[in-house]
Amino acid sequence: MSTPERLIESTQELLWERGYVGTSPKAIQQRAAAGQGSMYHHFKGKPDLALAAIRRSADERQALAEEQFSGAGTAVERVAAYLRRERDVLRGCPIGRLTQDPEVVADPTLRQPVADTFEHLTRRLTAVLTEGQALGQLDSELDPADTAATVVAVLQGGYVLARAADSVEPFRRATEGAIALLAARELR
Amino acid sequence: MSTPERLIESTQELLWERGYVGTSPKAIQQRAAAGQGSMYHHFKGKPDLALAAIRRSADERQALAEEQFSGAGTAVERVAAYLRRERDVLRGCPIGRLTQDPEVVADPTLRQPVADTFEHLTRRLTAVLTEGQALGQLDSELDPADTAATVVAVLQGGYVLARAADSVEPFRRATEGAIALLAARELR
DNA sequence: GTCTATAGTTAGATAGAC
DNA sequence: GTCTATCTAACTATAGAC
Repeated sequence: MSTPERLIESTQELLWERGYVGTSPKAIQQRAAAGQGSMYHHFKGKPDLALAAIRRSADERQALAEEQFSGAGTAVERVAAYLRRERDVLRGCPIGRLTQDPEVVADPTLRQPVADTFEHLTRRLTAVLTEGQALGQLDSELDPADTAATVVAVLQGGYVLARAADSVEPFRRATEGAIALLAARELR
Repeated sequence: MSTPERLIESTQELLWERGYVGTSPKAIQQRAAAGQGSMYHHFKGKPDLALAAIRRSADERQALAEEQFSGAGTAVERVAAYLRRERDVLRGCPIGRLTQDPEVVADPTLRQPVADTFEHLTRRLTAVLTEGQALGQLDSELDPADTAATVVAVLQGGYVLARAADSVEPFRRATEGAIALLAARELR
C-alpha cells in the first residue's frame, strides 16, 4: 500500500480509538511506518490528514449501512437487520465518536462529513419506513422521520451504554427494545 | 468557595467540554484561578482530580433524573417528562461524553461512576415502566428492562445526532419518536 | 496552603540534506 | 519522496521557598 494510503488508514484507526484531540502526528507516523517528512510531504498537517481520514470513514459507514437498507424483507425486518448487524460494539462508532471531539465540532470542515453521515442514515431509514407504510406493512400513524431519528439514536446511544458498562448487554437491550416497539406497529 | 471546590468544578466543566484527554492541569488551574502548587497540594494529580470531578458529575446527574422519575403522572408521562426535560442539548451529556475517552474507559476507577450512572438510570426507568404495567397503564407484553435501555440510549444518541448536526432538531425528533412508540403501548 | 523555579516529555511543525 | 535535525510551545509533575 502507498504511504498516503497507510497514513489515512492509520489516522482512521487512531481517530476511532482516541479521537482527534487524543491523536498525535507522531502516533500516526509510527502506526503507518512513515517518517515525519513523509507525512508532511503528503499532507499539510494534522487537520488536513484528519479530514481525509474522516471523509473516508464517513463514506465507508454510509456504504455499510446501505447493505441493510436495500436488502430484502419488510420495513421492520430491514430496520431490525440494521440494528442487529454484526458490530464491534465496544469499539463504538467511528463517526459518532467524533461528535464528542471539541476540535471536530468547532471546525465546520471536519464536522461536515459527520453531519452528512447521520443525515444520510436518517434519510434512508425514513424512506424504508415510508415505503413500509405505503405497502401497508406499517401503521400509517407513525411519523417516519421521527422514528428514523429514534432508530439512529438508539444505535449511537447503545454504543455509549455498552462502553460505560464495558459490556455489549446494554446495547443488545436498547436495540431489542426498539425493535419490539417498532414491531408492535406492524400491520398484519 | 474553597480552592479544592473551585478546582473540582472547573474540572467538571472542562471534562464536559473537552474530555479527559483534552483537559490539561494548566487549563484547570486557570479556570479555577489556582496556582500549580495549590492544585498539587490538594490533589495527587490529574487522575485524582478527575476522579473527584467525575464522581461529582455522576451524583448530580442521578439526582437530576430522579426529579422526573419520582414525579406525578403515568409511567409514559414520567418517561416523556424525562426525555423532554430542559437540556442544553448541544453541550451533550457530561457523563455520556466520558465513554468516548480512551483514558477513562481504560481506567476502571474512572469508568466506575460512569457505569454506575447509566446502571442507575436504567434501573429507575425499569421500575417506572414495571409500575405502569402493574397499574394497568401499560401493555404487559413490553419488556421493561429492554425498553428502559432504549429510552436511555435514545437520549444519549440524541445528543450525538444534535452535535453532529449542530442543531437540536434531530434530538427532538429522536425523543419524540421514542415517546410516540411508547405511547402506542398505553392501555386505556 | 500557595508561589515560583525547574525539568523531562510530547505536540506539531519547518528546514534542508539526500 | 523520505530522512534527520531543529524549534517553540504545551503537558504533567516535583522541589523547595515563603
